[in-house]
Amino acid sequence: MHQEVRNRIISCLKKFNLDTSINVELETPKNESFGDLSTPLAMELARVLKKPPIKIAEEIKADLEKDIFDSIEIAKPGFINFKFKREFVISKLHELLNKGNEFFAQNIGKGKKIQIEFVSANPTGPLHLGHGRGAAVGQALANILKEAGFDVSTEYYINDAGRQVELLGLSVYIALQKIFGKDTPMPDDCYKGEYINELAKEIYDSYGEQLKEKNFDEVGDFLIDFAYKKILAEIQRDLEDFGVIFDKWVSERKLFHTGEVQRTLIKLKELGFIYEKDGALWFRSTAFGDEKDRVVVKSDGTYTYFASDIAYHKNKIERGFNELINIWGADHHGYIKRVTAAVQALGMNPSQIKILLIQMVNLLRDGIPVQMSKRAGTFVTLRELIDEIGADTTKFIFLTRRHDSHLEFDVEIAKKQSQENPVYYVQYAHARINSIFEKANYEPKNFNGELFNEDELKLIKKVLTYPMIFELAVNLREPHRITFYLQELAGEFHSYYHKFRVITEDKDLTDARLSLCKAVMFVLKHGLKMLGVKAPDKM
RNA sequence: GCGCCUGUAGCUCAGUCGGAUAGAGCAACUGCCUUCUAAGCAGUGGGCCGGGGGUUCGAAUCCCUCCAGGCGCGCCA
Repeated sequence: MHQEVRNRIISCLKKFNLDTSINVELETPKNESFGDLSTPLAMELARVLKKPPIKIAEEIKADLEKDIFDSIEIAKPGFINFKFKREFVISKLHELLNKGNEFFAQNIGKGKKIQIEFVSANPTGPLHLGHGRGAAVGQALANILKEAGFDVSTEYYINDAGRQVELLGLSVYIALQKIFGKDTPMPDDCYKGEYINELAKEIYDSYGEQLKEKNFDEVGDFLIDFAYKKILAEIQRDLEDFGVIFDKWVSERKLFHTGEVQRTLIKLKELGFIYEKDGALWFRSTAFGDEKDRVVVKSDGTYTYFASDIAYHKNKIERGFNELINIWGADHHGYIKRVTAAVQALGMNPSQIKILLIQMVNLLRDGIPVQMSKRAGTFVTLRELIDEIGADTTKFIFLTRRHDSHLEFDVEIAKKQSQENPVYYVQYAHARINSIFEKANYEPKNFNGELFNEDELKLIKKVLTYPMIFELAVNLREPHRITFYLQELAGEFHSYYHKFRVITEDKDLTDARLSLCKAVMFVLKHGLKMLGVKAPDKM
């Protein structure tokens, strides 16, 4: 619906000789008496054209093709307000019903290749609710971008090399010693969760005495491998049960084994971005605005995490993505500059990499904040949320916030209030419509749009704004906008449902109303699918 | 100390790259189930948009400053 308006505006904008293709912003006015759609364009152009906004608005209006409009009005500071003809709205409803999902997919992406990397938690412990938030956002983003015609690839980068997995192995080793009766104190930086003891127990049960009396140098690699692979398998299962599927899992180890890390550093050196100082190798990230240069190879000859991270990004770039999206926890924000610097050093335009920070989740239990620590083993796992709250509810809650906004998550309330959770409100609307169709026991082939009353036209228009919301979510990379829209749509439907009966004695009226319900159902189903949430037929 | 994020109704949060009279959910209160699902609907109350400056036709939104909270500032990951 908004596209038709936008096209008409653009086509009569030529006479103003605007060099760049400007963004024609459209919005649904807060006050519905202002019309169905509105644009502040004339006010935005006022400065450039050095003309009063009202005058510009009038000029635009004069040239505008008015076929689909009932009225075009110019309001106070310079808004142009559009009101659609009834026939046009009805015709769009027909279009939606005929096209189904195609109606929403507007091919904004045009096949552009986007890679989204998210979660990427170290395989040193179970996923916690913070990872869950990243997973929900990443998956939803992948869904909407894919639907919008982008060629999307999702990836999980596995930090299976280096210090952290080594510490994991050591933690298991010490726990194993405890089983053998040798009580060695667990160093501070070791992992202390109960899962470490479970891993040790498991190893003991399978390999038992073979490992007795061995020191860490002898069995370390074995323990590391055993532990991280086991944990990674659990992570994969948790994500799967959460409804998050990755196209690709990339191993950091492999980047070392194939020599990609080494080659990356050589290439950067050739480009003049690597130098030696104090026995270490440094990447010149200050060349791209970082506060200081960063070490890639320490003076003891080992690589920093950053070194393999650059190699991973080089690998991404070489695979020909037009855009890279990294979804990180906000605690990694200090990393942004050096990574974008590395990507630029490797020849990518900085606008091609976007790093979305997922703000911290503050965990509460009955209103009391709980400190989470993976090392100390005090955290709420994603598994716990899936089992006790449910994947759909959890995802929906995560997606009712902007990714950049702090999220307060009270586990007890989420469990208790599950009846009052907004996700049910939206799903319920879908289930309700489905039950109407079960009662009616048929789907109308056609309908007479003349039969719709004012409430129905309003609901139809709400349904038809979905593509605009969808487009916005896609362009801004903000899936939460769909969540909010769905709540609004569900609200308008529930209200309509109580005011009018869909199935009546009048066959024509019933057909029209069923058609409207069908359209609402289409949109609810589509939106929920984008969020990765089920649209149940019954509740 | 420096950097990033946040501050909007009692609580949790939206607010369309600066737009019209600032919204929703929860909580509170009042009504509504003989009729397609009451996980619902209708209604009521609730706000110096953290404070103060500035930019302009116009600011919750942009800039400066201050206050408060969170998170980062290693040859850790």
